[in-house]
Amino acid sequence: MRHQTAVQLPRGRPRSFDTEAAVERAMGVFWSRGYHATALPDLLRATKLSRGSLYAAFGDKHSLFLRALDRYVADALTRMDIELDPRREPVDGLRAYLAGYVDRTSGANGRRGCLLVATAMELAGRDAEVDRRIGSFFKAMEARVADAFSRAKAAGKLADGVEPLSAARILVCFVEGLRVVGKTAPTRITSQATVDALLDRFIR
Amino acid sequence: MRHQTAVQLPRGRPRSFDTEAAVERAMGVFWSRGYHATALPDLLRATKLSRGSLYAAFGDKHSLFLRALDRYVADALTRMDIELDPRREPVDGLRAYLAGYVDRTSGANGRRGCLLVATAMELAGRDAEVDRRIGSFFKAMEARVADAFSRAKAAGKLADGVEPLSAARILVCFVEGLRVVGKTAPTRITSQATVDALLDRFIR
DNA sequence: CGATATATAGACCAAGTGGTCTTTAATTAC
DNA sequence: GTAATTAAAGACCACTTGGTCTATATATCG
Repeated sequence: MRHQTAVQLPRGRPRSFDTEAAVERAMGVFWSRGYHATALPDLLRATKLSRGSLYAAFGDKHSLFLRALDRYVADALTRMDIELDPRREPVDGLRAYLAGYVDRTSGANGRRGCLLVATAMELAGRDAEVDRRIGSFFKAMEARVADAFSRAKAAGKLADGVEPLSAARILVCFVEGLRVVGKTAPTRITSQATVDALLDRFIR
Repeated sequence: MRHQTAVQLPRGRPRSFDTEAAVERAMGVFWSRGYHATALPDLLRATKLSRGSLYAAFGDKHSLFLRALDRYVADALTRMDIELDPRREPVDGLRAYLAGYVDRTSGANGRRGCLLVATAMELAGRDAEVDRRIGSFFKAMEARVADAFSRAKAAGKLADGVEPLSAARILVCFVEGLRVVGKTAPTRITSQATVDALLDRFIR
């Protein structure tokens, strides 16, 4: 008979909504409209919470926004860790990574934009919490891409004179630029062709 | 004795402020804060106009914003027409063009960001007037850069397999990405090195 | 049951929003 | 001078903003 270490539940009515799901829904709104353009009623509608519940759970609009941003960043990094997995062939990984950006910057996805880029342009330099998140995200992205390029170089797959870290910085700027251009000129075919042309400059 | 074709002046007190200068000052505010975060008092302070004068001259906030955006775009295109002047050596032109971006994305300039990119992220897809301006700007930029690459190719300055239009698209995305990354990581030296590394992939 | 805890709905708040309008002063032409 | 035109100052407007708080219903415990 197993010893019951059952957690002592609190006495009253239990929480009936999923906090993470609410963050995700809020993220969707901030993502589509940006921070300033998102009003509280938008968030209440999306999360299906009452004003009281939302403020009790998250404090204020800004805190909820940071949670949404954290979620967005975590999702992006998880994705990259899969695409650029060290056990995978590095050039294939880079292709997958870039293909993801083509997908996210084409058509309706492109028009929706990128919460991170929008936040960088809207709030960076005026919000220290945001600054830290944006800066560390770009660093993390650069590190992962640079690592993939390093492995590709070790495998003799890189063109002469390509330096992994430089190439990674180029790619990071390029994909973030894709997100900007994708807001108004979202044609999948040219995006994919442009991505291919860029990668062709780096690989042997 | 010359015939006097003097313009009949209107009767009352003449306009005493420079409209274009007001647009330029307003542009500065939108540039630093973004559209939504710019409140009317900000614009009044910057333009040194009264509410009445501002509304009489520009109609409303949105119209003034579009005039500011037009001004920003015109300035950018003028700059490019100088940097990428056809009478100039094309590779030098491309270097000058990229050097301009390094300058504008480093340090304080970088932190200030870019009105066009910020507007694209904040308003594109929700404001048809903005959409048209952003889209046509990117097209114009791409065309000018592609032209420079074409001339470089004709002069035998391009590496094997570099296609001018593809290269131009890559550069456009790259420089817009520089603006994004420059919002939080504005180090001139690495930016310049990254730019050099990219251009080295294209030129012979 | 009663105690506890949480949810919702919505009233309420001060401050800010973009925008209008009136008053008054200034500057020109006639 | 007078008429005309414009500028600035600021009162004023309806509406929205983020945020608080109260009342009430609901759900879980002992």
